[in-house]
Amino acid sequence: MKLQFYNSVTSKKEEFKSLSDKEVLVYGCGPTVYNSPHIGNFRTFVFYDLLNRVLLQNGYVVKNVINITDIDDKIIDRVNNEGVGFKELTQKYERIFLDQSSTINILPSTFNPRASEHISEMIDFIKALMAKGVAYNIDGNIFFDTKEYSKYGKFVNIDDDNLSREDNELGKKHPNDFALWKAWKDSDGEITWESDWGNGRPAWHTECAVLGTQLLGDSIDIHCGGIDLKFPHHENESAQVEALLGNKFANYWLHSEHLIFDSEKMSKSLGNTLSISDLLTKYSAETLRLFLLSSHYRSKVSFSEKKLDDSSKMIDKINRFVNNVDLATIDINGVDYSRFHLDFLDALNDDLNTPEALGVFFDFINTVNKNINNDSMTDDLRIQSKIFINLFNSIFCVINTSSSDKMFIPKDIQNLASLREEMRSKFEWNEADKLRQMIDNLGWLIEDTKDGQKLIQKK
RNA sequence: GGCGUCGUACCCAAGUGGUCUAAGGGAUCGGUUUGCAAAACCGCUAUUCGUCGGUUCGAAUCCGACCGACGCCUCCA
Repeated sequence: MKLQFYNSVTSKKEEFKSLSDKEVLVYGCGPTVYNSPHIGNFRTFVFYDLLNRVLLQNGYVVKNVINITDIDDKIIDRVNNEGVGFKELTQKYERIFLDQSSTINILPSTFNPRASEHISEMIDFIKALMAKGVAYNIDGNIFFDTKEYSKYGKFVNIDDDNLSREDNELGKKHPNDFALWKAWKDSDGEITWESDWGNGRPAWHTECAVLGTQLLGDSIDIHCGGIDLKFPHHENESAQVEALLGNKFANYWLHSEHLIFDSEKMSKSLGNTLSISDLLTKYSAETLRLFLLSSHYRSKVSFSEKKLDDSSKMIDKINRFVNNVDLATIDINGVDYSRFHLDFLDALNDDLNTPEALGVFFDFINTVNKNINNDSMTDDLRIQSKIFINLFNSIFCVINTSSSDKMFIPKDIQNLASLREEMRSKFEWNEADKLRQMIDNLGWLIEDTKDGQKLIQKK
């Protein structure tokens, strides 16, 4: 199946055609770095990573940006009210974001630009918009004039009569007009930059518009973000770029749905968040990642620990399978892709259908387990398995391959296990079972296989 | 108020006009296996897809109404 995505602009699945043959340009809105990202934020970031990996799987070279929003009201609040330094605060949370991204197996982006390091380009961009007559200055605030841009409203049906907007204190001409530059106020403190219109700072929509065009170009292939950014953020971002440059900014707009917590969207504003670091004390990064990938990116998902437990069990099942097929000695040359491989790739190419793809992988596990179970495992099937496991893991990244620490079995556990083995050989079942219970209490499971007992650390 | 998304088994979750008496995972129960377990395998668990109508030879899938959940219109992944 050809690669296709659901495009938020047309509300349809569309076949993906890249601007250039080889390279694909992708922009994803990144975190605002005033505190730690939560699992809901990471749903979107893992979605970016999924998109990235599926593009790579399709043979594209991906050039992508995930920006760091380090100029924002909440950052300014924290800096001015808590006596922390601007850089100190933003770089601390930027670091946490990048570290956690890596923990959860997100591939690094080509660029992670900070808004604060591209101010002069933003000023030039705004100047150009003013010169074009689509932006105006009211007391040092620069606004985009939505009435001067005929295509405003690509993502929503705009009905001016039904806007329930805030009071227009700043004097915008039209309700939908939005800020490109915000004039300095007392509460901004030291956080300010000089411009032709006096001191102030760029507004969020402009930050992304400029970072995207500066680093990737005037036209990009894919722009993505969480669904809450569709309007007004992405509307405003693309309005600026398209009004200025006269071309389509992004060909495909992809939006991921929210993670719901206690029947509300999980968000920093609502305060109902769960941080990655908290969840990692109880669940592995692989479990969190599989949880996020086990429903489709465009459907709402309610968070629950039950789901994480289910994901954890899936991971166990996958890992047992990987261990059981005994791949070490297999040479993977010259085998055709099986039906499973093709179905798996088709599912991913069909708008990143990870639940479907996961189903195909489990079907495959079942097929191979059947063969193992009745001793009809062939080299051919072993090779198929190795290829498919590699393929699966290149997208899902939930098989713990660097498990040297997992393979390590403490001496005391080993001793108890060999003692149990000895008791079993002497048919001392009661003693053997007692030892198994002891080992269990210490956090290890025993599986008796044809090749002797196997120790597995409990999660 | 306006705009939009969604409602599939005990739980989660694909499928969006015929191959659907609906994939896959978890859970339960029964079986094979095992010294007993565990794991693996087999079987059972939705003739039904929020409700009620309509279109169609045919609908979970299209249309309408209603009920329910959530999101956006203000910062937000």
